[in-house]
Amino acid sequence: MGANSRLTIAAHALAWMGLNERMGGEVATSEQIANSVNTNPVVIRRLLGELREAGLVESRRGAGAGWRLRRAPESISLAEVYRAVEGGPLFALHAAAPNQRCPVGHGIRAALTPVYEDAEAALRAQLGRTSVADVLGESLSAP
Amino acid sequence: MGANSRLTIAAHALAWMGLNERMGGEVATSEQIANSVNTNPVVIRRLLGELREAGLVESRRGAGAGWRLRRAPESISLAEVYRAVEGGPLFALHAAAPNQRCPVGHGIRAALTPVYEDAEAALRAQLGRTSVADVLGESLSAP
DNA sequence: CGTTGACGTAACAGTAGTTGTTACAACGGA
DNA sequence: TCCGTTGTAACAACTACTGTTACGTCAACG
Repeated sequence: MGANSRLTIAAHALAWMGLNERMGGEVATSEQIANSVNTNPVVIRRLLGELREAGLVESRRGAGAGWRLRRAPESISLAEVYRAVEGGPLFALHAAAPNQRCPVGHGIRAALTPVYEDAEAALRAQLGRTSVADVLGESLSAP
Repeated sequence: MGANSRLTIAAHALAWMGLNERMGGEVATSEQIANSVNTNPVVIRRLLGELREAGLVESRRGAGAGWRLRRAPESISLAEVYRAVEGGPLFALHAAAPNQRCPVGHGIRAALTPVYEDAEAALRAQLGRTSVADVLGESLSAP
């Protein structure tokens, strides 16, 4: 699959913001986060913008501006982060509609849709068992 | 995510082969399957080739050639099909290694790896609850 | 023993999404 | 007013998926 690192970068950014907060930092700039992630600040701003739409973070503009968590790291699950940064479905149905005159082609989409929904639900449920605070804690305790 | 239709096409092809078998057909050709899926026969051959490597189907060459299931449709789960057609991991870690001098950057990959493994395991477990026979049966019973 | 039908596979184009980058307008505190 | 940061557009490079054409290879069958 076209695996991407969007969830990884988003989780990294949120964990960094959680640590920054714990160290007394008021706001985090995209440049600071990008320095930890090792990427370009614009990449961080784009991703954090999606997290802001989901209500997970907020931003301030102007001088001394930056980003802040809107909720406690313990209350932000990776399932919410996943939903914020991965819009579409995990599995696509046929690009072109299958042959409706074939019994299989006629019913296959209706057969697969609930299967895919259940599979995605299982994925999200498992992601929901880990919070940003968990990710931060595990990161800090790594050898 | 870069959602693709590989699992959909593979499940469709296997279900079609199951129905063909049930109707007394010996082998299925990539052209017949492509006609039901509404795509090009080469797309089918490429995908079935991966399913053959996984031991799910077999092919015969020469005149009167084609494809056959190697196992009963009831015994082929979508988890196996998924494993056969989706090689890599669902979530990628950082493209470039994060900043090791940052506490978060240093430990984040070790923190996320087991989270991603558990999430994928949950996805596969749920896919494992549906077989090719289930897909065929649900397709045939669609209105 | 050649014909024939289908597989196996390479090669290519078009499309789309991700990632990184530069550039610049907009904003707001000092 | 100045300056640092966000917000966003635009672009290139890369990768993956999908569809397509082309052609070599194989094995059954007349």
